[in-house]
Amino acid sequence: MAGTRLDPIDRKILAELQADGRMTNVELAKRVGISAPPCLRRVRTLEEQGYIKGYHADVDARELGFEVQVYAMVGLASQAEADLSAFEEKCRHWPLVRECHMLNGEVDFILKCVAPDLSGFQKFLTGQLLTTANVASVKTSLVIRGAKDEPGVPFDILEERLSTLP
Amino acid sequence: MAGTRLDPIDRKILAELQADGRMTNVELAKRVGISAPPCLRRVRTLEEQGYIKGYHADVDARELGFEVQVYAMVGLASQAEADLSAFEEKCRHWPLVRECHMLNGEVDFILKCVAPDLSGFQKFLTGQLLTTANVASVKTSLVIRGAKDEPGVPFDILEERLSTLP
DNA sequence: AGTGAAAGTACAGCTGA
DNA sequence: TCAGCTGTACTTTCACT
Repeated sequence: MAGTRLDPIDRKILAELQADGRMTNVELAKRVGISAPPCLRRVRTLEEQGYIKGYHADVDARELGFEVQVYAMVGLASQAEADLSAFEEKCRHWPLVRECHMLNGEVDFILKCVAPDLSGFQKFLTGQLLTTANVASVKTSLVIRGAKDEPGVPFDILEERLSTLP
Repeated sequence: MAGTRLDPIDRKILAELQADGRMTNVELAKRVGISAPPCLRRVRTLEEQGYIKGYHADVDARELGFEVQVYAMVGLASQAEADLSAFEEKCRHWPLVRECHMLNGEVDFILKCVAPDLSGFQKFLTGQLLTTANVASVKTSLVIRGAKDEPGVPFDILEERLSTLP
């Protein structure tokens, strides 16, 4: 898995599909410089090996009525593994929580939440998050405006690194 | 644009393409209950109107050698609009910064960064971010582990809301 | 290379204001 | 009536063996 290193063509495929996940296979093949059939085999292999975890349309949250984005920093009373896992499981079941990451430092978790409006978020905050067992502190920050939101990884950095240490 | 409301089929299309952005049009048409040609026309319209902003393959950052994810909370010395914009523009040019959002509250911006390793991030932190004009404070938190990372919005919540207030 | 399926186009019928 | 959306039929392009 981790031993199966990728060649430059595989990395190009990943970079192209990260930029446009709905590109046809022939277009992709043209861009990476091989013919279509082997290109398709490579894509399937990358999917099976987990380098590609899925494909998603990027929908406009605001246009769909989710006007509010909030980051919530959560501190727990107990950081025992069972308690951490229990909180993570809660987050997986809350639809308004789109991301949940465990952090080092002062807070234990950062949550990225969306909501239709402020009152919708407040309802979630006071009715769900703050009433959850073991939640000791929650600090929320509203997103005033988004300046950059690029999914995935910077492939140019990856290529730079690989060219310096082969 | 905002006036052009979506019907239930459009919302179903968005939900399906958010879940699987590489689904074929005929499969999509089958799932939303119409035939392929009008389905394709709807997809094109949704793209043109900006409801769909793009399609992206979800690549595994760790497998590709980006072992480190970091949230950086940035405070600026001046919050004048020109200074805020200048900082946002910087972020757009830094490949390691994948997301940049302006927040209310104590900090001005939250940055989601990826890096190949800790030293790679430290190099960015000390060499780029901390030396940027107007940056007053930076607090970083390493992502220990990810518990949830769902792109987009929860369509089930959207349908709930629309069914209660038509 | 070749087959079967999907994407995309043109046109005609249906439905609701 | 007319606008808008739908489905059928057809051509081109693509996926897959």
